[in-house]
Amino acid sequence: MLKLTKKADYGLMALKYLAEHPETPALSAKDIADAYGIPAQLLAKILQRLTKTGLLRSHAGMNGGYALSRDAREISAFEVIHSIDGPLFITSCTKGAKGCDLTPSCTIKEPLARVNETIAGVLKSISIYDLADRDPAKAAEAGSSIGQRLVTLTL
Amino acid sequence: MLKLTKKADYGLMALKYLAEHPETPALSAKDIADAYGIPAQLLAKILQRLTKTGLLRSHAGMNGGYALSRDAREISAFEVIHSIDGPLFITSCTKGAKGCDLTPSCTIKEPLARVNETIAGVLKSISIYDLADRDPAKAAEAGSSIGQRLVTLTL
DNA sequence: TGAATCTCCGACAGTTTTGGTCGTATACTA
DNA sequence: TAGTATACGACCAAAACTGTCGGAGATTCA
Repeated sequence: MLKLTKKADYGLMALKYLAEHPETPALSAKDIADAYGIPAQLLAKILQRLTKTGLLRSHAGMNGGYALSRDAREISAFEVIHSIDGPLFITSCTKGAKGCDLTPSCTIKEPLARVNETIAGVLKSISIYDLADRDPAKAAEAGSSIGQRLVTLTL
Repeated sequence: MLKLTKKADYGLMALKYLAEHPETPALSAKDIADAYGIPAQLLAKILQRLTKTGLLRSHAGMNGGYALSRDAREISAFEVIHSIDGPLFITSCTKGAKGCDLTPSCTIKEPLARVNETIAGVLKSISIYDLADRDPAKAAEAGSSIGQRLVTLTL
């Protein structure tokens, strides 16, 4: 459990793919879908949502497609997941107007909310650039890369 | 998304409740369910699973019920969630024998696996004791309490 | 102009996961 | 032996997730 949806996975994969091809002006949903063997129409819908939230820029017509709207370093995994799967709450009772229906019940939520923020923080600290396919040896040596990064968080 | 199930929530609530009543030898599923207004039979099933994984000790018969098998400080939120919801994978493709079906597709999984470990680490660092209802003022001053804890993790 | 390519968008069906119930068997106490 | 409580499996309903279909609008190129 506590896993993210396939849609979010696909979204991350697509953005990663775009980050790896900065030279091309735009890639169609089908191009990316074919590269990973995922359903093209489904990916299209995901990319559309990412466009609506401003992470991608779309261009209709021939030779159209999608491109990152910012540098890959400036797009966090958190933004992608949030765009696709919606707000990220670890507590199952989404704190609406009044919190839980059962008034005094969710005394757990308070501490878990901090966990939630921590996880969000971790996700925010990872950019699409970090996911992109640089070869592992290089990734290991690079200071800014994953694998060397130290996260310090107050819980 | 990325939220834990109600069952896991219920489980945490129940353990928290037990941690808050260390004087009583055992509490029945119904007692706890009533306290929080959650379905008794469902909670019973959850507690049974927690018993099977060794987090609780059960006692049938009159004045029976459930009790923590260890000190609340020794039970992590991670154990509870893992017992109820199963293995905790952020990647939607549960890495079975060969990983994804789409062979080269999940180059994302590798970095995300680290995120996964980080989250697990955070969850492991929180005990049922931390969730238990000590009054907020005290909790704020206590050194061992949540709110003051520093988590340092390599990503 | 018109054809081809591609994004855009809503609706909808199939499947899986969750949440919750029911019934019964079993264990323990008084 | 009556009453209370766990143990366990089958079952059902509701929700979420995944994926598909069909059509409308934009853009480019011939």
